[in-house]
Amino acid sequence: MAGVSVATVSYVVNDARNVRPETRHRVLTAIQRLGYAPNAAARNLAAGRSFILGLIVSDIRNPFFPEIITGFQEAANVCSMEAIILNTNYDAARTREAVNRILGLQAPGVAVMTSQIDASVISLLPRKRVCAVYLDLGRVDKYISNITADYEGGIQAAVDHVTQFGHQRVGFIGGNPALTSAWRRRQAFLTCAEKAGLKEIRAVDSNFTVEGGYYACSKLLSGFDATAIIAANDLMAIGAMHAAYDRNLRIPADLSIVGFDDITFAQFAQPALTTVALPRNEIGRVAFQALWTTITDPSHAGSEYCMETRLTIRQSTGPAPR
Amino acid sequence: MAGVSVATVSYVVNDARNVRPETRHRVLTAIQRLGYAPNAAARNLAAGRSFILGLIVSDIRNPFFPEIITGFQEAANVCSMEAIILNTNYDAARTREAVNRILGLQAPGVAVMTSQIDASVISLLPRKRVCAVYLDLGRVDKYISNITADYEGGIQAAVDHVTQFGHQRVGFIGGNPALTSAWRRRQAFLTCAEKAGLKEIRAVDSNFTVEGGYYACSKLLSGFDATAIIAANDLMAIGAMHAAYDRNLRIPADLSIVGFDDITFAQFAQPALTTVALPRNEIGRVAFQALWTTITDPSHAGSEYCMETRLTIRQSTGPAPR
DNA sequence: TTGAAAGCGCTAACAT
DNA sequence: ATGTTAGCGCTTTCAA
Repeated sequence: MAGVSVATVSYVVNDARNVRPETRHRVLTAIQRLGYAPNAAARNLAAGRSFILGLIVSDIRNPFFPEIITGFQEAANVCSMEAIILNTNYDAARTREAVNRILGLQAPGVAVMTSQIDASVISLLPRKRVCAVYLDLGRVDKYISNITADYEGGIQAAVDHVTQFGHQRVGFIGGNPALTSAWRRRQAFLTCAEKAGLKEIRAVDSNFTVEGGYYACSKLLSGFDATAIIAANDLMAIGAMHAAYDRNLRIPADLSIVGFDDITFAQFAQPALTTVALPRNEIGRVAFQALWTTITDPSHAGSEYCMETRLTIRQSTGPAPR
Repeated sequence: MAGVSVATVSYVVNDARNVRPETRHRVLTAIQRLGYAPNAAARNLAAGRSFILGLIVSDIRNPFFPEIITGFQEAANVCSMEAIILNTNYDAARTREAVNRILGLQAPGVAVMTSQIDASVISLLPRKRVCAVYLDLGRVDKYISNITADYEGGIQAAVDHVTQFGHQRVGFIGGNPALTSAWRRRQAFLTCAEKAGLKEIRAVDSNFTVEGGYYACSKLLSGFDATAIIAANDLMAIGAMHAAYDRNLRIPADLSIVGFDDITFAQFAQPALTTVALPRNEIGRVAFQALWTTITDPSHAGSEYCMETRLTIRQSTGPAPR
């Protein structure tokens, strides 16, 4: 060995205390020579907290999430932290399990990017002194941060956009109105549409899935001759697109579709859709920052973050027919 | 507490020893009541191995991977293991970092689902007694398993499919031929096309991205009047679709596109594409199984697994024009 | 500036 | 069938 105590090695590795340069050097070379890699488990055990953060998502196969995950992981790695991803499959019971696993890992923090979570689980985390950051869950407290999005601005942009193209009969496909985020988008649409003085509007609520978008669009188009449709998320926009195809509507000649909130799909759905983008990798980064801030400074109370939205205009939005 | 020793709790949790049903029940309820979650760090430390497996992927935003990840995680969770996902961003240097982090976590195994890895890193893993499973890297050894896909079968199905629709001028968009998996697909295409007696074929190599598909398709269509195109992966198929749109070709009226190897895109790209599907969640499951087998039975040498492919026929494949 | 030593919460061998 | 107990490899307090 380097002829020093384990304690000294610990101090060198974590540079947590003044160590004589020469001693430090002896330790460092010994580490090199022996190919020593600190045992993460032992470190965690002794330190009482791990270097792993939890990242709970609804479904990694939903392209909404990989972007967030990427942003989160990249930010985490910069701070020598790991992220462990947990899928809930839109199931609150699985969210609970996920939280349990996170607790078991002694993770100092968790980002909860799903709405399917019980209040009891939300309150469990701070009790166990685990920092948490939520997406659109609207509460900020000790150990709890929240990220919200400027849905109103995004919807405004979407409405402005179709209005500019002369559309007057505009449909809106919303998500489950029980979710704050869906409700806010729906309300924003109604408000903006009124302000814009649109001739005719109709809103249908659905469930944020491709199938839901298909269904809602079909419903919307029967008896309502919309020339443009704004979907509250991208999956539903895709579904709406399929429904339009199946009714032999050309996009955008007969019907323009604006999908709210994705950027991932842009490249796939193109050229059929115009999108309002939430910068998702930013969400991931911000989520990590929120955790990092509260973890490193326990006196910190938790914060509210607001993400801007951004309209991605595509040539494919068409003028209103007729 | 439940009035039992810590050891008994351990035995119950791991059911590693016979425990009287009544005792077990007492322990279980106490666990419930206290919301006890085992400390992973302590377990790892005591057991000498961690319960975290590494899962290295090229890019989680590529829809190829989330499916694999899901399958892997679900299989892992059944065995009370966690999976930690590491993104390489198609960069061998980052793969090396990822492996290092895995080593630090004392992970007993790692699934490497990217081709961007140096030979030195591959050989490092078994030296550190970490099991590994690769995708299409073609070597099987102690601690090393390999998963390969029946590309030949898939390409055969794709060629048969377009042939059945009367297509005689068929283009092929391949990936980087330096990759075994891309090479095999390309070769299979050439072989099958010849066997099928197609009038005219042309193959262009590209790089497995949407942009690459766009580029390759454009190149393919200039001076070659293909009526069907087979793309070696889905991203390139999407790119090809865009290129076709931009040349005012209707799909499938003017050009049919068969995308090799995805199922995720089916729902998005529909109705434009026919796909040959690799069951990706199966890949994830198999990858976990491969690791689990070698981890739980160290005498086991590592195995070769072969995934079947499956053609997903969509009404959208059109007959050959003219 | 460094060392000694007491745990961290489990597992697994040994004892009962 | 269950309890006792010695570590696992670190961190961290306290002493030197």
